[in-house]
Amino acid sequence: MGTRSNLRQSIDALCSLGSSATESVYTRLVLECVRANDAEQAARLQAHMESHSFRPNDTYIHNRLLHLYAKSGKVGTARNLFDRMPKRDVFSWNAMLSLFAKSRAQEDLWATFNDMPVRDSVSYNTVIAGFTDNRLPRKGLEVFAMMVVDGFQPTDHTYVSALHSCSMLLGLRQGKQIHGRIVLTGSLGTNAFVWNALINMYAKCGEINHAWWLFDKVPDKNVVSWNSMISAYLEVGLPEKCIEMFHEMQLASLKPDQVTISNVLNAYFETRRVDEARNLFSEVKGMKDKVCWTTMIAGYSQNGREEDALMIFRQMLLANAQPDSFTISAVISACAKLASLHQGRALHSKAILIGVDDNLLVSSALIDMYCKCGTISDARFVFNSMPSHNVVSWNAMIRGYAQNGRDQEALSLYESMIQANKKPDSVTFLAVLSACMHANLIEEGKKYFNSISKDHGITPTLDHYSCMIHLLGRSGRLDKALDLIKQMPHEPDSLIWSSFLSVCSKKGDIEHGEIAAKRLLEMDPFNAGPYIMLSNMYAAHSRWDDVASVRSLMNSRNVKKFAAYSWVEFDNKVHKFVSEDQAHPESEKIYGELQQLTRRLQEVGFVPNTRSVLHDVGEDEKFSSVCYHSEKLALAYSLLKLPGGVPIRILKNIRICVDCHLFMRYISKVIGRHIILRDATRYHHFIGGECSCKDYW
DNA sequence: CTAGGGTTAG
Repeated sequence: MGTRSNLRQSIDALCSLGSSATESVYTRLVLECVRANDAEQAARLQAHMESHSFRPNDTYIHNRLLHLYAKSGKVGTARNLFDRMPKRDVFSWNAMLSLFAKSRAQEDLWATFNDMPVRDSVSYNTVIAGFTDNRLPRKGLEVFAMMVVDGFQPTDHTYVSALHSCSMLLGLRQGKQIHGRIVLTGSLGTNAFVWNALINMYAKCGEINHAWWLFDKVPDKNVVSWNSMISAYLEVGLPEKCIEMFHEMQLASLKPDQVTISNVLNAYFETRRVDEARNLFSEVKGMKDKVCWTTMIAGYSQNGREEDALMIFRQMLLANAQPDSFTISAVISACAKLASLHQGRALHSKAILIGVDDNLLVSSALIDMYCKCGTISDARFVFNSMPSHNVVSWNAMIRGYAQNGRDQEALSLYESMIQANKKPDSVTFLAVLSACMHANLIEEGKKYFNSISKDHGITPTLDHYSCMIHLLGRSGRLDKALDLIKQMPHEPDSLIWSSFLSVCSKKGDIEHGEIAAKRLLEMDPFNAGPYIMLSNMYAAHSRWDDVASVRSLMNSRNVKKFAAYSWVEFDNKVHKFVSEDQAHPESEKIYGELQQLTRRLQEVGFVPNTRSVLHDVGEDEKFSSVCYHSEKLALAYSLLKLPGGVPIRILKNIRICVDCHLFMRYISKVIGRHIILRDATRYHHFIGGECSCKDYW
């Protein structure tokens, strides 16, 4: 800081002098600017020299200025000086290469390299590194080959960048060739950079044992060596080994750095040791960079702790850490999971404020968030505002339409994607097939399903088969659906059998349903879902003995039902309800409102549907348990609290029951409000007595 | 003057 202000004062003094200084004064000041890394003052100094027609012949001074501008990303200033230099040597050209490499101007980098009258090995190294950093590893390796052909001996710098290119390309063969050359030329000495690049290359190419073998041989292991190995284990899915290495590293008296921490945090999150991750995070007080913060946010969010993710983000802002596009997209995706429109909108503003709203990561997260909150028009606005789309943003939008019951829009957007010559992937087809499934478009569904492998060369996944089972089952062809399961190239998993069970239950086909339930219970005897489905099917046919035997099986195995709950968000707060909830402070008012609503609906012909009640109890008891399901309580509370005209958003962790669905349809008509209910599988938009899912969910 | 490790959406 002191150097900087001294520098400014010296240059101020020089400027007020009104005459030129001697060459040695200029040289000294330029070097001071370089030392202080102060391109602003350097530019002032250059201007002063030129305004006094002082043109030092010394290319050295110009080169130092050029490099300083290059390092500070002052493209225009550097280019201007370069163009007017009376003499240029290889250092001047290299400075320009470095400038273009750093400012991601690949075309200029390549053109400059080709224009050079003479090159040295640094020129090649700079270009190879430039291409590698700009994610053009093939070009990097091309220049590496060119360097050898042109008769230059590769240096350690060359090997490091070239190996980095191989890691990006997963080019094990090329990597091994370079390794061979390094050994032959005796370059594998004590330079940790080369060792680490090799470890990294083998690790990225999946050769973890080879990476470990090298790591073991590194003479002076530094933090980066350890980090390379730790991230290698993370990469190949051995988080336990990462944590082990982390402890060993500390035993070897090496201090972990920010990279170590963020890798190890990831390893903790992958092994679901969320609290250990939090403890580690709070221990490393002084050395949290934005990657550490982001890892923590993403880790919480991926482990179902979205509220904590948002809390960490607030702490990050309070700690004055600067969020970037990775951070913002992680926080937005936490909001998406919570379907928290209020906070999601605030984050959208934040993204605009820090200038990352048109980043691909952030925009896709925003589209997803708006879709999950049910505000599809906002999602479409973001989609339309994007300068370019990739497969993830297309998928987010297509899927968002499909999830919100806008099946035709989903399919027509898919057609536009194909028109735009974009390659769909398996996620795209999942969205397309689920649109067909909800719109009951059997022929189209079959057509899209067949095109997955035929036209796009993708093997259909279990998710795709699951959609087809729903489609076939819905048209009553349960035998066809079962045939399809038998023909699959994959072993049917629980998703397949539960899809099949769910269509059987809708069609009341107990025979097929029993097959599915049997398979599911073999796979996971503690999952309550199949027991309940089967039991409901028996109950619908009044087979009470079978209902009782399923229930006693459940009890003997001590299978617990998944707790169902619903929540609503307003005033920046989440209000959560369980079935027959009495815990809310305004419980009495809520029940009063709900009873009044139920009476109004019954007047216009609504009959509570108690079919979905598990066991054979008296009608009164069934009636009350259905009447106070969590989503109904959440609805009553929202009606008490929200002004008219505002859409009501309810979220639920499991699928909505038949009675609640019908209830919501009636309500939307009787009171004329738009109700959006997101359950575990999809979005229900209730408007004027109809639901966007067309009663199929 | 040129080089290494970490966050990557649906």
